[in-house]
Amino acid sequence: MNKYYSITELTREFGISTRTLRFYEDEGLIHPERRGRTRLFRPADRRLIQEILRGRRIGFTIAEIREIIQVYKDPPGEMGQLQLLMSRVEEKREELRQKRKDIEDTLAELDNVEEACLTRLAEIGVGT
Amino acid sequence: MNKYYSITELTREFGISTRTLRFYEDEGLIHPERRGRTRLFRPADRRLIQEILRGRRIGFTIAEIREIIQVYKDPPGEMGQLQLLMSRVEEKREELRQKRKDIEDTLAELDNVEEACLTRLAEIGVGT
DNA sequence: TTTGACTTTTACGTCAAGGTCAACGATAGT
DNA sequence: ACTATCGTTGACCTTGACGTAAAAGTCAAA
Repeated sequence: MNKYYSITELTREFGISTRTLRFYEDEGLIHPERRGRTRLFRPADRRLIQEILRGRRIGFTIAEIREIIQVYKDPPGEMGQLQLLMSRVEEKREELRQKRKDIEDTLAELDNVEEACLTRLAEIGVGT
Repeated sequence: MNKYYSITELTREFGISTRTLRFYEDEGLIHPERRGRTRLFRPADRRLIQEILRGRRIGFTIAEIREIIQVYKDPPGEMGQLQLLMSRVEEKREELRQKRKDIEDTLAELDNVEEACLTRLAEIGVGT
């Protein structure tokens, strides 16, 4: 079987444009197969796209995403490279932890905003 | 007392450029005082800048940040507006929850990468 | 066979968020 | 008086991440 997805199938599933997927291919993030000129996406491509979009949502640039994909595709064998990678990973983690905290603080604030809205609505509702 | 901060003082504290702060003023996010032409930032401005940067870190656009500031400065009094605001708030929360999940998944993955690195380093270390 | 839906490449356009550069004013130290 | 440091405005430049339009190929249904 090994099903293939068409490009529009994926754009619909993920709510992105064909331009975006072609752009990701140009940028070397994905490498769908071809039948003639048309792209054929396999489940593995689809999963990779999901991860790319996740990276995008948390604010990674294309370059960062490409770097991450690279590491998965061929992890460094040399010691210096490994240590470099680990320190880069630690940086990223610190960045993500900060972001998570920012999000939690903001979520808490939004709770307050909502509550203030409800209070205000109640006041208005009583008045009318 | 009511201390004033100079522009460079703040750029150093927050690791941003003067251009960025002037840009934020142009965009109507902040309104520092003036003595002649030079900007004087008060503690309240400083705190606002912190919140702007937090918004930036979690991927809010300038327009979104401006909108949020607006709501704080003058919350809507009319009922329709309040309901609109609440639904917008709910949207944002959903977005942030998704982002938080993305971050947590990615943090977990980075844990794996780190572990793989350590394992590999141990293998190499033993060999030498 | 014509319509419609899908696909392709190439290429220029756009938008946000600043960067960079020029030209200048105020103030303080030597 | 000269230099450094810090401030200003204004204008154009850059970068990332696509959008959009042109021109054309493929394939199935009516």
